[in-house]
Amino acid sequence: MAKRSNGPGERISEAEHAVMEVLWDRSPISAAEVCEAICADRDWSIPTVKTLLSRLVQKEAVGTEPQGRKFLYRPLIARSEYVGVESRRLVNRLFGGRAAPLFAQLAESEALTDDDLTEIEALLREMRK
Amino acid sequence: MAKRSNGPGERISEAEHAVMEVLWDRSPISAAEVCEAICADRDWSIPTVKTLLSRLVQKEAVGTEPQGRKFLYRPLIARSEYVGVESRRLVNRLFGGRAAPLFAQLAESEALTDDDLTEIEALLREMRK
DNA sequence: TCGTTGCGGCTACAGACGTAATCGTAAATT
DNA sequence: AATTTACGATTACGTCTGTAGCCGCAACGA
Repeated sequence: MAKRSNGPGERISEAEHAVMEVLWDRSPISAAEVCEAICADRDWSIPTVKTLLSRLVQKEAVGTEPQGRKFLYRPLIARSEYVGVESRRLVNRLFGGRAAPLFAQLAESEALTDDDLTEIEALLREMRK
Repeated sequence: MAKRSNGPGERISEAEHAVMEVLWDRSPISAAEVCEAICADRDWSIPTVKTLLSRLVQKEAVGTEPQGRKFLYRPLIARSEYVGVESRRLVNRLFGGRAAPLFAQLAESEALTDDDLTEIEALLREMRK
């Protein structure tokens, strides 16, 4: 199979996503700063973060800008975009593209809080207008 | 030494999931029948299906029962269970465990049909009782 | 100026995944 | 009974992922 033309759209792995979250939170930042933000949590060392960052750069999900002799990293894709793609991927894979069954599923597995219900009701009213 | 018995909970890959879907649809069935159901779609050959089936058996996601000299495969985990786990995994990873933002996201990316809205409204009313 | 250090880049490597061919054996066929 | 066939089991292998070490250069301090 012909290797998909890289570029934005290239799949972002779980570990890479964790790095993206840091960048979405504060950017541009250096590799060291990214590490400060997650190395403890995920029990990673600096080299790991650097590898993930370079893979993200390859995938054109993250861009670099030289700051003096150092590099700062900044996301090239918006979080909302990523989140949208992933959400739709799940809905397609597990629920045949229909959102309602997902909702029912979350309801059944008690993953919906009262606050969620209220918020969703509000959203629904909004959309119905 | 016994590799920690990876009980059910062991991650199911994308390709493996496609096989699970077939089994959830009709089971118990033979490897050949699974292939009949998806090989064309996914452009797989029988060996591929058999490999996926044995990996699923290893992961204790699928069980076998000898039918004569052949084997029939049947899922050991319920679809709803799998779907629930995966849904919650996504909600946790992308939305900090809150379902409302997921809903908002789907709304924003226009992944919600009118039917979805109606169904969800019905579910909400149901849950509010 | 010259060594030290910090950082990006290249290399490494095991385990998971996608995909499939081959092997061994038991059943079906002749 | 011998041959063919049909499976499950074993083996293969390239890619992707997680995790990390080493190398070389540029900047900084002495």
